[in-house]
Amino acid sequence: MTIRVLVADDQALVRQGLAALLSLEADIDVVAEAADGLHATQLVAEHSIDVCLMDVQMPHLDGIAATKRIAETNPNCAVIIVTTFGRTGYLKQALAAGARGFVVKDTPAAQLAEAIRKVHRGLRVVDPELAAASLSEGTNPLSDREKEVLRHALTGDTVAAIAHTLHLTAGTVRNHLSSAIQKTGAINRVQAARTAAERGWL
Amino acid sequence: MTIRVLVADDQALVRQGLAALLSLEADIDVVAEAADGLHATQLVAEHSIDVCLMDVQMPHLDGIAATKRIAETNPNCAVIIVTTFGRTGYLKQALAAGARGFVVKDTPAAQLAEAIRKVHRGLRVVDPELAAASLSEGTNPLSDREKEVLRHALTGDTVAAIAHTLHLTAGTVRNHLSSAIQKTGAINRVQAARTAAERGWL
DNA sequence: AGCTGACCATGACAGTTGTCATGGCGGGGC
DNA sequence: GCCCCGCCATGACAACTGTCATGGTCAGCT
Repeated sequence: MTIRVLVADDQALVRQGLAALLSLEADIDVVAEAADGLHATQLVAEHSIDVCLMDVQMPHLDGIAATKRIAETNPNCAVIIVTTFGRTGYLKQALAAGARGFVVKDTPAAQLAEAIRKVHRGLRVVDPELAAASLSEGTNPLSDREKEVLRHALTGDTVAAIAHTLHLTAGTVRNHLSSAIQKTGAINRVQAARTAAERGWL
Repeated sequence: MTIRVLVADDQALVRQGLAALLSLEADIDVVAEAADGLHATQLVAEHSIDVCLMDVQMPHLDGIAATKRIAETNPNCAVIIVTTFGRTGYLKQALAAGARGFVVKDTPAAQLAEAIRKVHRGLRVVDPELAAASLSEGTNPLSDREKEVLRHALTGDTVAAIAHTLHLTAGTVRNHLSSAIQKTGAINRVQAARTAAERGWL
């Protein structure tokens, strides 16, 4: 009775490295690999996967979206998000999408194997540091429009450009930006967009 | 006669994954691991390393600086930069620092092993796609000061704040920013900082 | 010595941005 | 029904930003 695992990561070296690492564990069997989220969702169904290790940043379908799809179609498969950055925003989105585990790539291999066993037993595994940071941040105070204008602000667009693409008046965009700046405690649209992005508010 | 390899990467899973992957090769022996650049430079000297796999983003001493130090003190050790992003700027800096190879984490494991063997034989190994992209981008047109102010602009600091931390006048900072905006072909400090960062000009 | 280029600075100007007061519109909750 | 909130809009104001002209210092090069 080995645990059937799928590794999904767009970087070949990381993907194969994780697979090689897990193959050292007697009770874990890496039966498939995927380089993008879409492929991962297919392989989960085909290979009756028990646990899926999922990177966040992937082409075609990102890890969060892929997790949501798997949670809907294959609830028997537990998804563990394995990500580079300890973004609390990713954590919230991942759990909302139905992920059963969340670890950063900085954790030692032994802990990853243990996490796989735990989620397979039905437990949840979340990096404790990240969980604490997530709690201290509170919930997203931004309205939909504010998120939208902040996303554009992130790319360095001017007010006029944002207003044009969103079919709004320049003044309205400025108002949304202003309130977003207040809510994030920033002094700039740039800093507002940065902190909002860090906290996963976008 | 096996090749003695050191793996330096701050993310434990990636580091151990690479080690596990390379241990499958008969002629390659991973004899040490480092979580930061400083430790890597020490281990290279202690373990008479043949080839060092080096990540770019690391605490204490980044991969580029560590490469430079190793190239000076242990010229017998070949350094291969293994990085996530195909930033052409990193490539140039790495080669200037004395790296003998440059591969992205998207390359398959077999190619990585082959790259290790090649640099051990004295050859250079550079991702061909990246080399081409690097040539098409041209050289960094930014002066030192312009890079500096752009780095601060990236975080959303105001002109006054940048001027204060750099012990300059606000007008001077504006001038540097303005010329940086011209050189990058942007319309904003934000867009200028973004494109400069993408091309590895910072 | 003369030239060039990076660097620093000042002052002036137009344009953009952040803030505020004010108001209209629509949906949800008490 | 009334109130609150998100959304959209306008106008005005102060502050900030990007550009330009000008001029100074200093190092390197011919």
